[in-house]
Amino acid sequence: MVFAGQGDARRSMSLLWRAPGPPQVRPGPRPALSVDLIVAAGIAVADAEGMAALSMRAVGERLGRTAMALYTYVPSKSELVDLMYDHALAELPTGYDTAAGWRAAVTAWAEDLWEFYLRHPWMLQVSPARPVLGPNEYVMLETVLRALRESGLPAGVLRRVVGALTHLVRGAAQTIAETRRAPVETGMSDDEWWYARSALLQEVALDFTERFPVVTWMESEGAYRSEDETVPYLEREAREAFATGLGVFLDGVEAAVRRNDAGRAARGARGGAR
Amino acid sequence: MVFAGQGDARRSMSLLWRAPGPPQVRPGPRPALSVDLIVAAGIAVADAEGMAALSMRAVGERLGRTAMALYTYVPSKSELVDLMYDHALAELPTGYDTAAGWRAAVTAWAEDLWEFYLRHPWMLQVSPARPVLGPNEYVMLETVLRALRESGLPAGVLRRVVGALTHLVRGAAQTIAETRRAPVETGMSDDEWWYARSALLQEVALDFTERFPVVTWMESEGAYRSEDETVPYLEREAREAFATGLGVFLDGVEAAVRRNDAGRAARGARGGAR
DNA sequence: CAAATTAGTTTATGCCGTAAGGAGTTGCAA
DNA sequence: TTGCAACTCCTTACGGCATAAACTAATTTG
Repeated sequence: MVFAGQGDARRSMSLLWRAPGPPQVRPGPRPALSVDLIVAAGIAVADAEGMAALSMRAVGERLGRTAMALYTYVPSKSELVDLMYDHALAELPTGYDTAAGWRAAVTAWAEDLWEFYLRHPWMLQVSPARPVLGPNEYVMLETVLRALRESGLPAGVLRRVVGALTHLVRGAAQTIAETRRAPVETGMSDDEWWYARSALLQEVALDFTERFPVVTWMESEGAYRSEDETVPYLEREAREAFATGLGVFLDGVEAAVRRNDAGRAARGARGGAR
Repeated sequence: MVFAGQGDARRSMSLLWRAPGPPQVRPGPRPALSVDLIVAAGIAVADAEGMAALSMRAVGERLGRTAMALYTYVPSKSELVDLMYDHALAELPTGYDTAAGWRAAVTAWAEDLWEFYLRHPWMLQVSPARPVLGPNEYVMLETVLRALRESGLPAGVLRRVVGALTHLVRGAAQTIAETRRAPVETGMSDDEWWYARSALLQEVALDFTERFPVVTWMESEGAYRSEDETVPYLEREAREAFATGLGVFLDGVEAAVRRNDAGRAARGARGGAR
C-alpha cells in the first residue's frame, strides 16, 4: 500500500536525518553549496532579521547565489524551515543531572529552552505541533523525559506534562520576544509607548474604570505598571512571569507525583497480585 | 511631546473602540461598505480558508469589491487583522459564576476559550503578546480576573497566572488545530500518516531505540500510539492533554493560594499593624 | 570526443500588499 | 443652477514573494 505524498515524505526525512543519499562521484559540475550551508545561512538570516525577512532570495544572496540555486539542495522553503528548526535545536543542552531531583532538572531544562527561544525568536513562528520528527526534536524530547521520568508518573501523564511545559515556555518566550521587537519597529521606548497608549485609551474609552473594575484594580495595585525603573522593566517582569508560571505548574506536577506515589503504595499494600 | 506614529495609533484605537468619528452627513457617494462589514468578511474568509488565505483581494471579493476598496475603511491589512482579532473575541462568554469557587469558574473559562480557538484557529496565528488593547481583549481579561481574584492572590501573581493560563490554552489549541489541518492538507488519515512516518523513521534512523531509549519506552507504554479506536483518537488525546495540563496547573495555583492564605493569617496574628 | 548528467542562471507566472491617479457620485455655497 | 470640494471605488502599476520551465555551462562516463 502506497500513501499519497510518501515520496516527498521520504525525501524530507532523509534530509532531516542526513541519510547517506546517492553515490559520491557523479557527472556534472561539483556542488558549491550543501544542505548544511544553506540551513546555516537560513538560520543566520532568521536570527539577524527575523522570520519575516527569511526569503529564498535572501538566503541565496547570503551565499552569493540566486534563490533558484537553493532548489537543487532543498525541495521548498517549508522544507528549509523544517531543517532550520531541527538543526537549531541541536544547540540545546542535553544532560541534566537528576541527582538533586527531577524538579531541579526540569526547571533547568525549561530555563535553557526559554533562553534558546530568545536567542532564536523565529523558532517560535514554526508551529511545534506540526509533525517534523527530526532527530534533534527527539533529542530534546528524550532529554526532558529522562529528567521527568524520575518523578515516577505514568507514561501517558508524562507526555501531557511535557506538552504543557512546552506550551508554557513557548508562550512566555513569545511574549518577551514581541516585547523586544516592538520598540525597534515603532521607534518608541516601552515607556513612551505605554504613555501614548494609556492617553489614547482614556481618550477613546471614557468609561474604562466602570467597564473594567477588576482590570482597573489590578493597575492600581501596580500589576501592569512600569515602576519607573524604566529600562529593563518589561524584560524583568516577563522573566519573573515565566518563573512564576513554571513554578506553579511544577507545584502541580509535584502534587500529581504525591498522589501517584500514594496510589501505588496503596495498591502495593493491598497485595501486588493485580 | 509628540511620539512617532501616534496619529496612526489614534486612528487604530478609534477603530477598535468604535469612536464616533467624523460627521454623519458628508459629500460624496454613500459608502456601500463599513468597517464592520469588512471585519465580518475577513473573519468569514479566515474561518473558512485559514489565515494563509486571508488577503485583501479575497476579503474584497467576498464583498463584491476590489481589494483597494477596503483601504477607504481600514488603513492596512494588519489593522484589519487586529480588528478581526478583537471583534472575534466578543463571542466569548463573560459571566462565570464563582459560587462554586474560583477553580470551577477558571476551568470553565479556559475550556470555553479553548473551544473558541478551535472554532477560529486563525486567532492562534495572531500573536497575543502584541499590544492591541481592543475592548474585547479587556473584556476577556476582566472576565478571568473576576473569577481568579476570588483566590485572594496578590495582583502581581494574578497577572502572571493569567498569562501562563493563556499560554496553556493557546498551546493546546494550536496542537489540535494543526492535527486537524494535517489530514486535510496531506490527504492522509491520522493512521495512514502515522504508519507511513514510523516506517520511514525506522528506515532512516536505524539506531532509534538505542539513541532514544526513554522515547522508545514511552511508545512501548502506549503514550504515543493510536489505540486502534482510530477515528477520533488524536482529537480525544489532545483534549485530554489539555484537561490534564490545566488541572495540574490549577493544582499549583491552589497550592499558591494555600501558602498565601497561611502567610496572611500569620501576618495577621503577628499583629495587624501595617 | 560525444553523450549524459548535474549546478546554477535567467526568465516567467501568478500570487501578495499597497501607492498613485482617475472616474463617477454627492452635498453645499455661490 | 452651477461649480467645487469631498468622497467612494476602480484601474493600473510596482516591487516583493515562491517556484515552474527552459537554458547554459561544467563535469564524468562511454
